[in-house]
Parts: sequence; structure tokens; C-alpha cells
Amino acid sequence: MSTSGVRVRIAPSPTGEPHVGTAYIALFNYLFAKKHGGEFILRIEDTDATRSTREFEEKVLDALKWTGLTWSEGPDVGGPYGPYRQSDRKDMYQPYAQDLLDKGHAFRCFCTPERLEQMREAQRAAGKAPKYDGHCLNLTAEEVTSKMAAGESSVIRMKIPTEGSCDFHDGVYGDVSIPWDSVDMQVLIKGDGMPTYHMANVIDDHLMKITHVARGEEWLASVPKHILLYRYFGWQEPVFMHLSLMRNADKSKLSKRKNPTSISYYSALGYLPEALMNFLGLFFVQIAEGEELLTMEELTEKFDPEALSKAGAIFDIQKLDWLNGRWLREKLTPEQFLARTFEWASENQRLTEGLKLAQSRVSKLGELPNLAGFLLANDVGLTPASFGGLKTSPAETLEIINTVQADFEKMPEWTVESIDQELRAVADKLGKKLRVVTPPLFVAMSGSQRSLPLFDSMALLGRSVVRQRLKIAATVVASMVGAEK
RNA sequence: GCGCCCUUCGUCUAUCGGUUAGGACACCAGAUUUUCAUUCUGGGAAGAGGGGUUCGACUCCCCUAGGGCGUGCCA
Repeated sequence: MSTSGVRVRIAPSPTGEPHVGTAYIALFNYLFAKKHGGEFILRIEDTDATRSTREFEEKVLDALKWTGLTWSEGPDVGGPYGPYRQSDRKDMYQPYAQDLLDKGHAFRCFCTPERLEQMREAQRAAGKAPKYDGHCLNLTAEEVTSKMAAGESSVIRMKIPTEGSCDFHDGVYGDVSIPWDSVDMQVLIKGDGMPTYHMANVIDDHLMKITHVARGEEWLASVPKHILLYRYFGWQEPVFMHLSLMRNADKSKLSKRKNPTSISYYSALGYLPEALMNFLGLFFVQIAEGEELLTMEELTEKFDPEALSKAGAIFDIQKLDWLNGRWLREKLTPEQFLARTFEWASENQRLTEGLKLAQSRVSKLGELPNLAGFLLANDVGLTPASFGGLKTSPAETLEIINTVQADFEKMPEWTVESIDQELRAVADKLGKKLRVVTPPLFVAMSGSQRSLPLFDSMALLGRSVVRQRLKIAATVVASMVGAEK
């Protein structure tokens, strides 16, 4: 139970594979709560109805549970300030929006997306920052009523002061001053009646009595909007802490195109959650020589939110590998090691399902490791020779892999059926037979042309592992194409 | 374009006006190990550039460069 009144939250959006960046922010919040004897809660921010899915929500929950972090309130465990899923709170936001409208802090905007697009285009062309031009700012009550009566779609935007600046203190950035002039008249309620992040976030944080908001640095520029909302409502604002983002090797924001960013990728490959948390936690602690191997308790003890770097750190997989190795070797008893191994191998039924698929293809059980081992391996050892036996030329093989890779990213669902459909569509698109398209993919997934059924294997491997293997395959095949010339 | 932010070995970092600029990962070499891995020992490797301030700058200030984030009816 909370003894300090400190309440923090992690608020992921279920719009994709659970991201290690989410685990990173979650860990910070968790440690912050532990350090202060506060509560750590989970809230699902699914106000983007077009991109949020229950499938991803479930995966995010599973991934966060896997990390070992525990929350005292959330959509799965309930709590006194629920519901903890924003789509379930949709009706709660309306009165607040109306209140803002009534007090003149917000206004209805009937501008079409097309008009806004043109407006921004023009502003950009003129070298100015794109910003809402106030077109609907001074509509009379009569105009609004008649437009609404006519069935025109509208959104609610917040009003922003025209001069001065928003000054606030950030736990990481220190004193920050952002001129109101640079803040846009943010949409609060969208055309579909859902609140935007800014609206829902402020209201929920207040209603859920959140005292400290720790999130990624990409939100820093939005703080004035949030503070203004707290003021409009007459609420006490929380303490803000904006954490630097983790980066790809090229320093850009950590993205799945350049790195495996999915938490499930790391669990699938046999990283221990303790090691991942240890690795991420190292960004939040100051350690002495030889102290890098830390348990959650030790991290909590050494946790120091005052000493954070504003520079984004590159996600160094080699260091994670080293830490994971140490956890495996030094922190586990032989019994625990065995137990964890079996637990890992049976994750998502991949072994049992894989073995069933293998049954019709073996004459001896000893063939199983070669046949199904790729389901567990973290590296299938692809070399140009792996693709040598294919009927397709390296250039064709590359085209197939690249097309599949791109189209997989657009798939809303990841099931045997959807993969099946997708690959048939790719074959059509390329004007090739399905049996021409699949062999390169067999090799990319398993390192061999003799393996388990492709669609099932891909489904079992999961999106993030498939993505990574296709990426490696593309690199290998690209080198063959280059060598041919 | 505009706004904000960042910049010490390849990577993560220590230093907070006076250090041979320390450690860790990675890399290389040697030792141990039936092999390999582990472990141990050693090695190379850094203050983006230019101006100030100061007796003295990695450390404070300015400029430049490079990089990041933001600039959505996405979060």
C-alpha cells in the first residue's frame, strides 16, 4: 500500500508489438514507485480507434508481465479509479470537454482535414511553423448550432494564450520555458468523439491521482498543453519527468526497422527478464566498479532519478548479451537453470506445436532437433550457401523477401490464416506461383529448405522473430546480388 | 523551415576548474581449461571544431558543426 501518496503509471498504446521502450519507461516508473513507497499503475491508452487492437493490448500486458514488473491497478487487476482502459472511459471525457467549451477555454472547429492540410502546406512553404490558423475560433453560437444541425463534423480544440510563455520545472530537463506562441490549438475531442491523448491523459492522470508523470522525451514539447488543461480545470499538475529515448546504432529513435524492439523478441530468444531489466535499469543508477549485475531490489536501492542523462543512449545488444550470460551463469542454480529452460522452450506452445508439425516428417526422433530446432534458435546461420540451392535467382529471391517483409508490416493480425493469405497475395503481386515464393522464405526462417510448414512456423515464431530473420536474409541475399555483378 | 534538447574511447559512462581523463561492454594478446565457453592478466582506444573567461579548462560562456525530438482529428 502507498505510504507516500506517490502514484505513477505506465500508459502504453496497444498499436503494435510491445516495445522495449515501453519496458524502459515502465521500469523507471516502477523503480520510482518502489523507491518512494508509492503505487505503480497501468493504463491502456487506446484512444486511437483505428490503430488500437485487443490483440496488441493482450500482448502488451503479457510482455509487461514477462518483465516481472507488477502493477497494483490496471485493466486486468482493477482498482479504485477504473476503468483503466481509455476506450472504456470514453463517456467520462465529454463533460470535461463541455466544461471547457462553456468556460470559453475551447471551441468547436469544423475545418476539414483537407483544409488543414492545405493550410499547413502553405505555412510550410512560407517558412513558418504549421499551426492552426484560428479559422473557427470566433464562430458565433448561432453559427455553431446551425453547422451542428446541418450535420457538419466537428472537433473541439483548446484555446492557447497569445503571448508570454509556459514556464515549468521538469525533473530531468530542469527549468523549461516554452513560448505560448509555439503551442498549437490542440484538438481535444476528435470527430469520432474520442479524446486525443492530451485530453485523456490529463483527465485520467488527475482522476487516477497520478503525482509524477515520467514518460519519453517526445512529450516535452506537449507539456504546455497539458499544464494549460490542468489550469483550465483548476487541478494540481503532477511533477513531470521526461526521459531520453533509447536509440538505434545510428542515434535515431529506437525503431523496429533497425533493431529488434519487441519485448517478445527478447523473450523468444531466451533473454531472461531479469537481465533485460538489469540492462535497462543501468541507465537509471550510478554504480561503482564491478556492480553491474543487479537484481530488481538492488536497482531500487541504487535508483537515482536525479542523475539522469539527457543524451539518448544507444541500445547496446552486446552488453545485454553479456549481462544475460552472467544472469544465466551466476544467478541461477542448476535446478533453476533447467526450470527456466523448459519454461522458455514451452513459451507460447512453440515446442509442442512445432513437434506436432514435425511428426509426419520424421523417421527417427533424432531428426527432431534439426527439423524443429529453428523454432528455438536465435540464429539459423544464414550464409549465401543457404540460398544456393534455390531455383530463383538472388535478385528474384531478394525481391520476394523484400516484398514479404514490407507487406507483413501492414498485417493487422498474425495468424496462420492471415500469413497464408498474405503470401498468396504477394505471389499474385509478383506474378509468381506460391511454390516459387515460399522456398526462399523457408530458408530465411529455418536455414534449410527442408523444414516444417512455413505458415505455421511463421505464426509460431512470431512477428518480431520473423521480421528479424527476413532482415538477416535480405542482407545475405543482397550480398549475393552484389557479388553477381 | 521553425522551436527545444544533446555532444568524453566503437558503445554505456565516471569526472563536476588542477586526474598519467577512471570503469564496463566490444575488440586484440597471453594464462588457465582435453576442446569450446567461463575465469584471470595485459593492451590499444575519448573530451566534435573554433573562440573566450581563468594562473589553470572535459568541466563555465559564446559561435560553428553534427545529432535527436517536436512541429497530426498518432500516441
